Amino acid sequence: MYMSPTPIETSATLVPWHNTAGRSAHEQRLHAHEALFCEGDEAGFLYEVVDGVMCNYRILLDGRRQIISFAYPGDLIGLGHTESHRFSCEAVCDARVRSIPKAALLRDAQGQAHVGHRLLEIATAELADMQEHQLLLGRKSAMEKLASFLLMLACRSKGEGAKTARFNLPMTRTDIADYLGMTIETVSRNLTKLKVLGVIDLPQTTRVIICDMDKLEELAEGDDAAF
Amino acid sequence: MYMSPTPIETSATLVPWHNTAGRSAHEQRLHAHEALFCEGDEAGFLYEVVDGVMCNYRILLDGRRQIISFAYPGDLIGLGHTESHRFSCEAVCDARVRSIPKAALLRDAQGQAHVGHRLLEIATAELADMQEHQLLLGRKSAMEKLASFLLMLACRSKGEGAKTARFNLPMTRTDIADYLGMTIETVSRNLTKLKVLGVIDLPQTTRVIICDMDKLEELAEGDDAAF
DNA sequence: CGTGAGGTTGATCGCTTTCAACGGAGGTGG
DNA sequence: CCACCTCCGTTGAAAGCGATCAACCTCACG
Repeated sequence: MYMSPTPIETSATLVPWHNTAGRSAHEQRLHAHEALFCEGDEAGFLYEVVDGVMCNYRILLDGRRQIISFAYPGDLIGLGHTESHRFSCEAVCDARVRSIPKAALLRDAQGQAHVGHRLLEIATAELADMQEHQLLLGRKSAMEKLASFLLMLACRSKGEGAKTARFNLPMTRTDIADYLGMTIETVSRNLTKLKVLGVIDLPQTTRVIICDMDKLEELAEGDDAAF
Repeated sequence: MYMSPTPIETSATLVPWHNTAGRSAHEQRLHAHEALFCEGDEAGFLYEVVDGVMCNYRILLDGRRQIISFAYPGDLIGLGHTESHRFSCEAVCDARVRSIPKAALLRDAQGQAHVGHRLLEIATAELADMQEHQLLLGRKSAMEKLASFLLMLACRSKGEGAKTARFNLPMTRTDIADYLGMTIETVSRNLTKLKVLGVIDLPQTTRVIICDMDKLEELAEGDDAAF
């Protein structure tokens, strides 16, 4: 059974069209690994993650998969689409999403400047994340990738409560591997290595405790004096 | 000496704020390898490439570099920035850019809906390109990366004149390597391999002729029956 | 003609992948 | 209740692809 991940941030104020009129944004439940939409599907809606974690990915003919991004509660999925979706999207664990009619949203964006502005803001934030991800995919070693990934998750879960960095990994090793552009075996080996080094602890396979944040940051940036 | 690349597409209608009032967008000339701005610089302007090719990149502490994207005439640089630039930008070859005050543009976006809409359109197109690029970086082999890259350039230079795919490579092997997440040696070896296979011809190091487009497409998608 | 930057090619190394076996957790059915 | 099965994760051994190190080439330019 997949654990429902702790909500990372409240989405209360993030998406301004929540309250717009009585346009009842329809909510949808997905089980772990269930698809929300596939590459090529007609793209009539955008989606806001309400609970759980989703992932956007692209696949090659032979099945190789690259996860573009994980979407946490409050995140918006589907921007950047034309009439058809340019990537696939599925639930990493049990999740809930709210669907938003695209046409209506774009109409709002034309009429209400702040909605358009907010959309642009979201799109550019996504661009920034993807730039970081490209640097990771193209130029970092396996250990650097993994350390960067853990830091990202730790950062996302800030404010989860205690200041000590503890968080769940809602995604499988396969998901992590497909996000970082490596294999599950390499993910597993390097997690073990981090554990042996005392940088992290893994009480369960889905639970991470960061013991030495400084060292993890060094490892993420390639200060290879670390090991 | 770097050859000035043939303009890929006219920018006449692409960017709507050309003509907005007498706000004289300042034009700027850059020599090959000259920086337009660096990561961390204050971001007061966006830039439209007028001529030549620019590249956006990020670097790690130890100098490893990942080129995020190449910007051709008509392309807009600098979206997705907050107060400071999140990446560096420099000229691949001699180039001309037009700087656009960011504050004014955003003001326009608030006032004129079509400007905001166009900006969002540009941002989402960029997102789509980056998704493709991530798939390439994370999951493709060296040969697949290179074949995909050549196809992209061929596609960009469509309408350059003849329908035969011939185009210049304004960027050095180092630039190509840093865009594809590999080394210059591997780029060079695989270009040679493509030449030997009769898929492409390289009359000069900066000039590419695609001889067998079908095979190149197979190679780009990993139909590895090809070699 | 000398020089230096960019490009190619060869030889070797090593990190990551691949192939394979094993272990644990959860679910199901006898 | 336990045997069994499947999925997921870990670990080991071997292979391979791309990186690294190094030499050489080409060409533009002073």
